[in-house]
Amino acid sequence: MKTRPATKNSEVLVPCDQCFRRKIRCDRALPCCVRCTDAGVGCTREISRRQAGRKKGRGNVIARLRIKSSEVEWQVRERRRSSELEERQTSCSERPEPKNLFPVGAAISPGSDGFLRSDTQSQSKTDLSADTPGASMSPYARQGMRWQVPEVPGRLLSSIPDLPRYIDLFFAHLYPIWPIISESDFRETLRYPEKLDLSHVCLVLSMCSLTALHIEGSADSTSEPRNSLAQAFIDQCRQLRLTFDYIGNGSIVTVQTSLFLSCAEVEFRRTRSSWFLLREAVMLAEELGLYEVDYLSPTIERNKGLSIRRTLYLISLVERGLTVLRSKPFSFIVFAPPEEAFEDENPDVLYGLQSLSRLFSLLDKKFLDAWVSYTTMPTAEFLKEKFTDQEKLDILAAQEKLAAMTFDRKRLTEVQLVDISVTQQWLRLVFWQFSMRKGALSSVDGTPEPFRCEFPRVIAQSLCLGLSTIRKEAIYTHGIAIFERMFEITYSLIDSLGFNDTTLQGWGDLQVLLRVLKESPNSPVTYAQILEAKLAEQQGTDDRLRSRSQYAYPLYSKT
DNA sequence: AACGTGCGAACACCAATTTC
DNA sequence: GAAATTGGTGTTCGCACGTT
Repeated sequence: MKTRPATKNSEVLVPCDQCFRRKIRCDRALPCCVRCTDAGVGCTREISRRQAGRKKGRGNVIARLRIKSSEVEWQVRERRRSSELEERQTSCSERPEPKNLFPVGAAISPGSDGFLRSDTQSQSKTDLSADTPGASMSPYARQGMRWQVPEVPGRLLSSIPDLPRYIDLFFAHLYPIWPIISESDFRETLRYPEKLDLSHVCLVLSMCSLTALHIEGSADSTSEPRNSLAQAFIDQCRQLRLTFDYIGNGSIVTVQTSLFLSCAEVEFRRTRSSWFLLREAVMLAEELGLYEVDYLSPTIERNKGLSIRRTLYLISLVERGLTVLRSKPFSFIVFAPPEEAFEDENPDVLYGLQSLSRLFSLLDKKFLDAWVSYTTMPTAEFLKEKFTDQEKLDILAAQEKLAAMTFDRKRLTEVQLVDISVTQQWLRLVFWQFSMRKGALSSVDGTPEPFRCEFPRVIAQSLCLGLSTIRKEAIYTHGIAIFERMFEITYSLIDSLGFNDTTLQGWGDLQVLLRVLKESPNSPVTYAQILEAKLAEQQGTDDRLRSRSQYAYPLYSKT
């Protein structure tokens, strides 16, 4: 994007950044304008203004309006569809009903069982427009969209069954992975329901869905790990979003909601939804100017600034992870890893976050660019691109860095340790896969280990070693991302077992990984099935393999 | 190619509204 | 009631395209 310098020349000063942001007249005094002097803040001119004038491509506005209008249509259609579906389901009694945590969009009153039931008289669109005229009405409402009765956030929250337990579980187990909300601030906010808005309710619902998804036994005990309760939380959140101007009232809370929803959608393997929600979080953060948080930091509370920084940093981690796993394009907003802790936070949480950022720093722009072109380009084309010596050195350096990277296990929670151990080994696999596609693998003596065909055996061994001292509950408290990474490592391990294996180590590791993938409730059943089918196929062609695979390796002891 | 014109994008900041 | 926020308006800039 074209920008112009903050100061055109020494005579004609632009308004200072503070006045610019506040949209107020700036007297442009140097070195500090009157308003900044009064407010006691630094008077800067660092924000680069965008070039005024027409941008390339005509008709952007009308194009956006068309998209928006089709979105609105889609929303109306979806809502009609879901209400029809609901009707059908209620009329079909033998089918298990999805849990309705509370009926969004209807006047509500407490039910006897702790859930809420809807009043029969829900207000119509005309009632609504009469009730909420004027400036506060959203553009959708002005366009005649069917907006629903504004909910009372506090009442909605109190209607979520078992809410305090979910919040406790979130902060006890998931917070070390998503330390983006100050626990004390969050709890303080919930203490004043009258000050809450619907964005907060959405955030809480998205947190609940993640908790339900990740923590074994947090929901009713069912054999289905992708439990319906998590889905119900997502549904309610999505429905609630439709009842108000979710984006228009956006804040860091909204960005966090979209991020959590995106992560929850990943668990259901709804790739498109999860990617869309992640982009929503990125775009909204940009629109809200959150990327200027460092510049804003003197004027906003420390915790809020930290929450923003961490949220943005986590978005960039998730994005990089998805770029590699799903070959999605990336916007690559890189933030410096957060260096501060929330006041009430265990300092080890920060250490965990920094450890993760040490790992992800290897997925730099250069590598991701190459990776995306590697996955989108046909293999033959890709191989034509020479693997230059410099690239080889870069990959080797990254592999050496990864192999040598150690973490203070005492300072990490077990949940974090799983995250970091699996990610570390998975990154080694990613760089190895990249080398493979570049045709750089070899089994010739003297080939550096990371360029050897059997390298996945080394990776699997390190992974098993890393996990061997961790209780399995800590492994189970993870989402699909971890299992997908383990799956990939195991998949490559099976491949590599065919290459002059002289020890039983690889087979033992395979048994361990297979068992973890099979037994973890959050690991999709298909992972184990695919691996077993692959194994069977490979054994079918090789008797030598068949005899070895029967060897049970008791490294992963049940605790 | 030079010129004229229309129009979209970004800007500055007024003024109304909201918050404290 | 002061300060902060924000919806809204007028201005400026310069690209794109039609005309000469």
